[in-house]
Amino acid sequence: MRENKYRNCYCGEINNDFIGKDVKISGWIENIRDHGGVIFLDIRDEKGVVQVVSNDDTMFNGLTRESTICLTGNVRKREEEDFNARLKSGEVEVVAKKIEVLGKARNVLPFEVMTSKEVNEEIRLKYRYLDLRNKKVHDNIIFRSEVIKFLRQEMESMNFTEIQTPILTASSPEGARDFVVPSRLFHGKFYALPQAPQIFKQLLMVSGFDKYFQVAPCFRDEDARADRVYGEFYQLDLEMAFAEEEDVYLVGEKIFKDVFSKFSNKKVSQTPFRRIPYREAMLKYGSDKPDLRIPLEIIDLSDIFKNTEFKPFRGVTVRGIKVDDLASKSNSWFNELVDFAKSIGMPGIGYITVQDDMSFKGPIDKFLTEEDKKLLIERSDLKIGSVLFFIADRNEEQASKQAGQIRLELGKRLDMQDPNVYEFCIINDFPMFEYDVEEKHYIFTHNPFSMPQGGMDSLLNKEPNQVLAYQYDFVCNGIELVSGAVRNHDIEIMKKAFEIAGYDEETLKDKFKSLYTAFQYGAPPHAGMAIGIDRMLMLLNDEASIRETIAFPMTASGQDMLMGSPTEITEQQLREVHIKVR
RNA sequence: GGUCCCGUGGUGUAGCGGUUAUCACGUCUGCCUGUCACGCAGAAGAUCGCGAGUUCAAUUCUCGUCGGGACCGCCA
Repeated sequence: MRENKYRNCYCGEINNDFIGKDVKISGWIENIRDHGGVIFLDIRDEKGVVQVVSNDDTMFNGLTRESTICLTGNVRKREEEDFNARLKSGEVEVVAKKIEVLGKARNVLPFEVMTSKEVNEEIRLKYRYLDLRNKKVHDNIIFRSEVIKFLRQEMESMNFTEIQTPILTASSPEGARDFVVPSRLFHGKFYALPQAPQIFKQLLMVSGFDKYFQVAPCFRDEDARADRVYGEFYQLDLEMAFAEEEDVYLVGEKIFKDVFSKFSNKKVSQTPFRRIPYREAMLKYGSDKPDLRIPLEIIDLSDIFKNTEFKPFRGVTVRGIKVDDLASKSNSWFNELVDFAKSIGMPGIGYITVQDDMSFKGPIDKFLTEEDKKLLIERSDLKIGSVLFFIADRNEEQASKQAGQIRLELGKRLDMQDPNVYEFCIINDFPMFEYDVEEKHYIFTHNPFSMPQGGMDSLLNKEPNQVLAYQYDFVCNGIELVSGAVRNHDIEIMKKAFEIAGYDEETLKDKFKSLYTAFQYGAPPHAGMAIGIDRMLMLLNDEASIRETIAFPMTASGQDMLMGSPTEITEQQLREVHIKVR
């Protein structure tokens, strides 16, 4: 490091090589231990902590913890019994000669830096700069920087070009709620912040850029979740010209395999990752983002109960989840699961346990014929000690989703989510359209820009709900990390797809003017995806909250505790953008 | 918009229809020459989120409200 008036080395890097030398260090006072006659300071900078010692207790009068200081002193070896193995600099200490306070901490600290992670998040965020001095919190942000640096290297190694797209852009009619920015120059008009660089990256493909990527900020005005921040988040956005689905899979697999192997010691799925069609995922796992660490699969039993005496199961969708060696669980264990089922809107959950003589026990048993039992044993591979849970609903989708929630809950309660494994899969073949009961017409299930499988033929000849899209998600341990698709670059197919979703050509032309026009001038087939960077970091860090990966996150309710945003603005500012607040 | 959970010194917490509101950390004062989340002795610091109701009495129970969080809706 260059010596300047503040320092000639880092605290955390002082070691045996420095013995006998004078050092000048700057940093924060992490702790003061005054023994009367001898006094110790722990000085911290980003590289670590070093102990300073002095026999002159007047020297440090009035010092407060977390003040910044500049200190000169001489490094000496500690007595061997005084080594501190927890510090990198723990075999030496700095004998203080001169100290200067650079920035005094005047107030009582709102919380202890070293234990800030235990503090209420609202207060941590209000004093985020103090929270970020905590090594664990700080390291997450450094880690983020390293991962993003590595991602850029990966993209470069695959010959992707990084291109910035606009932040002030146009509101998009599909998708999430936009953040809007009023225009001063155009009365009554608004910019919007991009939900994703989707249109621009497709236009880049039309422009002849072969492989594009961007570490892209994305803005969505939708409520937060534990794995979804409010407001703004970052994606590694990429797109490739003249590419097929499989080309994108290979890029995604390489990125995840490399990043997760480099930045974690956990076991990562072998490539190629398992590819699971959407319909299979919904049937087997009751989710389009299955946690494959849980070895349970959902089984369809609807046909067995088609004509059953048990009315709640008759003629509806019935799904089963079998768990072996569970019959010995206590009544209260099962009751808790029933309570969980009720909490997700199920009337309860039926189950049978398999006795030592292969007979069944449980409230539903008496409704089962011998034939039913035989079929259940075969279909679900029931053994002595197995328990078979039933999920039934008139609505197939509802039954699937509830079965998925029960599967996940069983996985949690039975400790099936191995914490040392990253289990990846690719969910593909999403349906292009779904019927909207309220709107009474088909709508795009996911992404209006995806290419329908089978192209125009499918759109013309299939029921819309039978049309699949070249659309895919990468999922890891039950968390969706990627969404992507082969895009629809054919204007005729696009017109037809939008027509099915209830848009006439004029609307398409109007709402997606840029793409509509650009595609008239020779568009390459293209495909791409976007990786949720914050989510990926959350998985790599084992953090339960996505906000731990971000330097200055908003609260879940969308406030910035540091800046106080959102704030009111002045009358003058409002006038300039032609806005009147009611 | 809905459901559930939480709100007690600066921080994290205990607690209960009647307490001098518990403990730890931090802060301040004093003592201490080898600690390292030092130790010891003492002190200050709380309108128990806010409002209303029930009650002789509410931090405690009820309702409302505000704030926070998790989940559902939403997130092409």
